[in-house]
Amino acid sequence: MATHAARTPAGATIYSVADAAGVSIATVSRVIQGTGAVSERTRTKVLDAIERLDYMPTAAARSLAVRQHEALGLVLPELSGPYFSELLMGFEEAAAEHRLSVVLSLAEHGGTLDADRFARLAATVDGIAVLGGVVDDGALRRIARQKPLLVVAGAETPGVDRLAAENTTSSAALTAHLLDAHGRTRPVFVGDPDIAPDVRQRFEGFRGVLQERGIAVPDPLRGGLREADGVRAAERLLADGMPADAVVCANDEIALALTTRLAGAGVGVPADVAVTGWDDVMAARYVRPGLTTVRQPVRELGGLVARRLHERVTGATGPQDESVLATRVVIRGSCGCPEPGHPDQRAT
Amino acid sequence: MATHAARTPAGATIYSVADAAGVSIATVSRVIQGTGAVSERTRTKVLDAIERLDYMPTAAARSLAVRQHEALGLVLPELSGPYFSELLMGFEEAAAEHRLSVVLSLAEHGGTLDADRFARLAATVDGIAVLGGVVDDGALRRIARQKPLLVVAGAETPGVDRLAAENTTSSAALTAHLLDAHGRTRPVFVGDPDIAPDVRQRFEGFRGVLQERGIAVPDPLRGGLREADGVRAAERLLADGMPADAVVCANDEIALALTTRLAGAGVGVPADVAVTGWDDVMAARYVRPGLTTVRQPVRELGGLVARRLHERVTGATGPQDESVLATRVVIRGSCGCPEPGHPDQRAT
DNA sequence: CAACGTTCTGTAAGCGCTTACAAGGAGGTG
DNA sequence: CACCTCCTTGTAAGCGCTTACAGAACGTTG
Repeated sequence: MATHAARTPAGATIYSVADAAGVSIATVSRVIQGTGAVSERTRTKVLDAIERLDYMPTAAARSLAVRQHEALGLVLPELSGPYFSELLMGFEEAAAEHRLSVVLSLAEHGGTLDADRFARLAATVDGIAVLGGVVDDGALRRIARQKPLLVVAGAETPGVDRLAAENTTSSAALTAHLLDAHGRTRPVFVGDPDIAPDVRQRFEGFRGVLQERGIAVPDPLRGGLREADGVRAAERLLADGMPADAVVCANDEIALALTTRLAGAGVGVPADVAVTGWDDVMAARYVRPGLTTVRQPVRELGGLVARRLHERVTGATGPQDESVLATRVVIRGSCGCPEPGHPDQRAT
Repeated sequence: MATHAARTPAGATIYSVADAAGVSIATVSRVIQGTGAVSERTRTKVLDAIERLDYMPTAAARSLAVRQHEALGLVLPELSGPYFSELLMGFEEAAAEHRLSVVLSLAEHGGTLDADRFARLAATVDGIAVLGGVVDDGALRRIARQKPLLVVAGAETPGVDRLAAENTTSSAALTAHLLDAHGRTRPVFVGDPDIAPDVRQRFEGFRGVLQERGIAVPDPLRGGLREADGVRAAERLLADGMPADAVVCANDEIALALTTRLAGAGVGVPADVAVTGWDDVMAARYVRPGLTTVRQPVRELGGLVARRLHERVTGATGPQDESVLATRVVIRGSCGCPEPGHPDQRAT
């Protein structure tokens, strides 16, 4: 019947399968989706035809018909370090549980995702999660008006939902530990609060404690989050005659590189300066002294993001609590504490 | 004209835009795609309407019409370590250059991607890249018959194209270095050759050198690729009374964990045993002794994969050479060589 | 045996976009 | 002024799938 003559010698469609099986396309669709009742006999015929023709459905056609892409978008910056990978893994896993595929966009090196790519991404998914600071607010709001949109670890933007791991409190705890437990008096923060919302929050925690204690808050040593930035920070400190006895770094990469550079100049950690990081990367527990840092439940966060997004897409918006996940301070030797046992314990 | 009454109060479509702008949908499509000539006047009208209505295209409809998903699929195992992240970044970047989106599927912890998910992925993209060993051969071949399919760092499978970084030769070089430069005589390989094709190739390189020298090839210490596996390997060696003076590990995680465990038992590296890894993770240059390892051009590999896939999709199949990328041995202290300078050099 | 209830299956109307083709308009030329 | 060309625009036919609705087939039951 259906004169759907393939103009290209392209793959089988639901029509060719229907023809081959001697049934209607509706029936074929039913056996594929497992919806509706189909007699065992015809089901077998259809399955046979599918097998024989090597039929492979075209997702776009289904998406169009059901008006759902059955996909979630995720926008991340460069995938350096374990943080984004973990987030992505949690996200992907949760998405897969709901039979959703995930389409990923990475912002070009350090910059933001251009509006065009972002719009194109939005066109292919049912909902999007964006890492804080990777897409500008304008584009964010525009899309948020059309589809569920979640910002991860971002700044609080009116009209846009946010999900994050705790920063300020842990940072304050870390700072207080340096001052109280180790008697440090001249702490500095390494990292640019303007580079990302979570760095800002970490700086806020740091600043809060200093203000509480009546200590003047030194300007943060601004820079990126990569190893080279840590080296630079160390060199600035060295050049200034080491005006600090404690360094709170925005992440582990910086802390590690800074520590090494300092050691190279004869400045001991933790003897001369205490150092802390953030993220608990693998190297943090292999170096000596071990790096005191903060561990975030990144993977859980990723999963939570995907689930929340899915809820928003399906409209099944459950309780919206728990939007900020707790983190944990991990004490090792770099702050001055006695080194704990070997890093043999299982990772993650 | 078009009585496309929205039954749901859903978003604007190309029809509503056309109505609002007082033109036909064909014209709207033209200005959006930038195809065909459109007078400046109407183009502005259309753009206005789009803006006013907050119009956002539905990618599925376009995909259906142009019979292209404009997306590439990528299947990876767990995203641990820098290897997969780098690969993914290279892939994504190259895909983005061709305006292709990337949809990602991760195999569940250590296992293979189930056929169902794989088929669903295949339905949503124009071509797929799969990491070696993550999808079983049957499924692989079935899909390969329908869409461009590339295996990355996998075994050579008849009928399936393959792209990889060099393994065997570098592994042989590393092994020879241990024997010749450092006079080691009882090397062992840590890693399960059956776990992944590239581990197998690394083992082959190792074995080749031993056979060449007339040294009996000891059974590899089989295990996974995570830190815990390195610890276990170390404990097996310890239990056996250290039957080795050189350990070639399948990757850095293993090497690092093993080294630490050995040190904990009083076995020195490289004094008592030389150790090498693979991948050159960040920690490799921070530990003391630095880890001698092999660096792969993973990011380039990812980019090459995406480009190749795109060529295959568009039919523009250029020269198919260079399917195996060269790697580089990175000498540090763990093999017994004098430690090179500080790891201050720029990462990656 | 007729009436009725279940299953199973087919018909057809979309889903929102692209694009071949045709038609309408605006100049230009002899 | 008739005719031709080029530029813009509209018409309409799909792309491959889902699904509401209706009809067919097949017992069951009174």
